Amino acid sequence: MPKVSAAHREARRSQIVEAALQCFIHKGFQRTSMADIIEASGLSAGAIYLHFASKQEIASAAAQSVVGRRVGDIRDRLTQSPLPDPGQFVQLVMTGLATEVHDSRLLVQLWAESFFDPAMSQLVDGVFQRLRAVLVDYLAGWSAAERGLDADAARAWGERAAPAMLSLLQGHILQSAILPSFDTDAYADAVRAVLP
Amino acid sequence: MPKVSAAHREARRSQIVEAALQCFIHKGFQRTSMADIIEASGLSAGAIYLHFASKQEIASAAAQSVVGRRVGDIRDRLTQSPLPDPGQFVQLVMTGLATEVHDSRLLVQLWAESFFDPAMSQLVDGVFQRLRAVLVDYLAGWSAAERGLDADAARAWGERAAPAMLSLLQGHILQSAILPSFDTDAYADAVRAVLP
DNA sequence: GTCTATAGCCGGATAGAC
DNA sequence: GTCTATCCGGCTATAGAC
Repeated sequence: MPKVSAAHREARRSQIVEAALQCFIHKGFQRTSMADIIEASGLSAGAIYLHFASKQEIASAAAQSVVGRRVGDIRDRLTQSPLPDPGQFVQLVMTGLATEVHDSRLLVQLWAESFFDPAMSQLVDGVFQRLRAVLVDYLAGWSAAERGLDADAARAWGERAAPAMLSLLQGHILQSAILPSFDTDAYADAVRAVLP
Repeated sequence: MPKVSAAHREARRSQIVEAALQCFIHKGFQRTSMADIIEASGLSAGAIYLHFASKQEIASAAAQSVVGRRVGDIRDRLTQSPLPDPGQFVQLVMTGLATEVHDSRLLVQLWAESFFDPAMSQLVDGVFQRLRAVLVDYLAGWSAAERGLDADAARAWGERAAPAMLSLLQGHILQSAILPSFDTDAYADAVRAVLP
């Protein structure tokens, strides 16, 4: 059993991952070289390969740290009543999932990577599954409270509308990443315009 | 003035672009090497560099051919009355913009590339601008016809809701690219559930 | 455990024969 | 105009000193 190792190893790993994330933000996943990560981390090549077997493993760990960071928080925030309206809901989830523009850009890159990297693909699928479940619950609860549907009808409507609601979240990610003039409040308002 | 060149040159260029697109679909933008494009095109390295100055230029031309292919069609389809409902609208635009799953995957890659490649960025911005204008027009026309709003109110609502409608299109692209079980009709139904 | 130096490879782009 | 052969640079990962 190692002495300081357990905690120190983890600290070192996250130091590397954090440095990698900075590089990925500024240069993109593929364009980032190991030399970039080495320089940003302040460590040496040998030290890094002691903790990660390959660049791809670093990228995978970095991706997990982005999506896994606060994915548990989302559900917690939604157990509070009264339920937020859909506009607030989007802002709430986005605050928990991708506060910064940088995070949004990383997520879009992650989507693209997932087509060709099985590890990334698995990660993305998992998030989509969990997110979808949360959306159905929220939509069912909201439509029951707001529109007075009975439980079955509310759930059915939630299932039906979930893909569209998912898009409203994904669109927020994409638009905030791409459009320089993106405005969170205006976006929440747009959501309210379609889901009144 | 060249004799056969004008037409033949263009044919050769599109032959290269088409080969590149196949590679990008199967391996991704970055992972595709010039050797891949050379092999897929059936030409040689020298022949290709006679038509394109760099790999990036090929990628740029390929991206343009994906988004520019039928972008003009969209507007035409929307001048027909009666206006489709939002569910049909999404299907209509998607049919014009990205019929195949492959096209969707290329678009997602394009979004990610646009963060780091100015040429791609310009292309994406342009599409978003044009698309947004089309959306405002459609939403204004639809809400006027369906909900009996006067022209000013309809336009105001269209402007307000446009970002959300844009998300419904972007979400279609993303989900069809990522989710193996994606169902276009179910998606159109989800759109109708939120925009009745 | 950590660094430096480097092996080995593969990438994009070009030169020159035909 | 087109192909073959090749250059050079940068990449990832490792070997070996400390």
